Amino acid sequence: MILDERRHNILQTIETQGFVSLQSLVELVGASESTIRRDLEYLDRIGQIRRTRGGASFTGDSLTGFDERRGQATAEKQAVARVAAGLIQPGEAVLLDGGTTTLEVARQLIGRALHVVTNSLPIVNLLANQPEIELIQIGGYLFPKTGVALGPLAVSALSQIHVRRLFMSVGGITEQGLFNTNTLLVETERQMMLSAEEVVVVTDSSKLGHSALAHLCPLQKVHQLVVDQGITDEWRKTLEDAGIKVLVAS
Amino acid sequence: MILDERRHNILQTIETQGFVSLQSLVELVGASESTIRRDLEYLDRIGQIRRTRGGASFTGDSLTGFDERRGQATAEKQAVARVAAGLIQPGEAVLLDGGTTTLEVARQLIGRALHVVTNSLPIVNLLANQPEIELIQIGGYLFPKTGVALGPLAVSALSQIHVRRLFMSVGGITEQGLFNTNTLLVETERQMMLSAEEVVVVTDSSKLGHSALAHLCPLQKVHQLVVDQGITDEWRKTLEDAGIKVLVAS
DNA sequence: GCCAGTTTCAATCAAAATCTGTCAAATAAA
DNA sequence: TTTATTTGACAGATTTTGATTGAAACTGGC
Repeated sequence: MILDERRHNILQTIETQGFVSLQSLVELVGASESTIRRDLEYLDRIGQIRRTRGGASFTGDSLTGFDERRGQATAEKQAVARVAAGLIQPGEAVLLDGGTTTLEVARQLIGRALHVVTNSLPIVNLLANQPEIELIQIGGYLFPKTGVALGPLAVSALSQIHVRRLFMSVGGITEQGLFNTNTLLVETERQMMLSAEEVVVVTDSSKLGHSALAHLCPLQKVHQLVVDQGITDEWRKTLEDAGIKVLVAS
Repeated sequence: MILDERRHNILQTIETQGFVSLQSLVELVGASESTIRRDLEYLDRIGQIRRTRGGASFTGDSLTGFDERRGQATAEKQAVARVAAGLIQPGEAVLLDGGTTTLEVARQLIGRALHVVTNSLPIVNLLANQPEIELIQIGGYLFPKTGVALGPLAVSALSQIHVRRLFMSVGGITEQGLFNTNTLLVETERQMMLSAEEVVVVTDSSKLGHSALAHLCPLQKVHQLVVDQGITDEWRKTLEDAGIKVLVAS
């Protein structure tokens, strides 16, 4: 086994298992501890993995692609995604924002006859060869790391689109409304909201009560919100008072 | 075993196995280490594989399945791509059409500080995480199989773009001009030509003399054409008479 | 808390593997 | 034939590897 192959194997093992011990890697690839340590150090240095005592874990920051980030898709996110996807009627046109939760929603759409519009490169890659799905890609400045298209081109393209539902992710939710991490993103998402009849926010409950850099919109602009069981009764009441229909995924 | 055959075998082994050690290649093809090394060096130089210590690995950037057609990226296409990429000045903004040859051009751009605009999903995937490259994605209806964004949204987005050079692929070239296989594609490419100061067609010589379903434009609209050595003197004269600067890749 | 025992880590070094460059022999082309 | 290209072999430089060592971190009992 050559150097590259070994490192590739190690990386793949870590990506699929989430965590591996140094000892198990020694057995797996048949090299010495020193060599594996050096490989882990290298992979850590280039940001592919995070070293921990006794082994290494996945960082969720793959160099080559954005997709296949199944590891980050927790059971909660998948549950939320299933409920959200259940809202969609056959033949409907939906708009999907970028984000790990919306990526899970997209995964649930495979095999259904739908029109999907998205500015997310991972979602495009996921759905690109699905014959039942008609895929419209929103272009723009491609934001590194996350792989979403943003900026004037995206806004302009979105203004020419009309869909039944938007599935949107957020960076944080407070009584003041929705937040996200980046102003370009917020600008694009505002246009998304204008292009959809109904705005559905998909999120996990950890976002509730946290804000972020850029304010997106007040709560009243949201029609539905799908969230995992972790939501408190208080928050549920706050959201419902703002006119949001809250769906809890179980 | 003759040179070409040996290199072909090596390439095939690497493509199917992903990684291969120098030693195993020595056994496989029955040549000396030196010879295999030289072959690997050559295949690396033309971008078919990546040489690594102890052997070589496949240029592993196939994510979505479109670029399985990479097998079609012949030495001619690579040579053409290298010449085409050589035209680009540092910091320039270039527009890349979809296609296997333009994908090879994109591959040549890795590591250079450029603005790249494209409607091709394979190219976006290839360049998405290259830190030096600022990537603008053109959205639209995502054409299945080839992974290019077309249609009104693409045309509209392109109309807002201005670049120095367009690298365009074609389905066929005759005295009547350029052709492509699909009317949606041709419509989008016409707008691309309007958005660029200079139109560079990249093609292999087999396209000369063949037409296709949809007429794109007359020869006079093209400024430069990069083609492999297979071009005849006749064709060269025809193209130059139409005002095209012909570059032959060797 | 503290300590002893165990595991893991970083640093170092010599051996092994691999690479580069060169050169002459073998082969193909002119 | 002569010339150019390809091939295999070899020497010296470079990189990688595995073993070893002492230091650091963790564990469980007190």
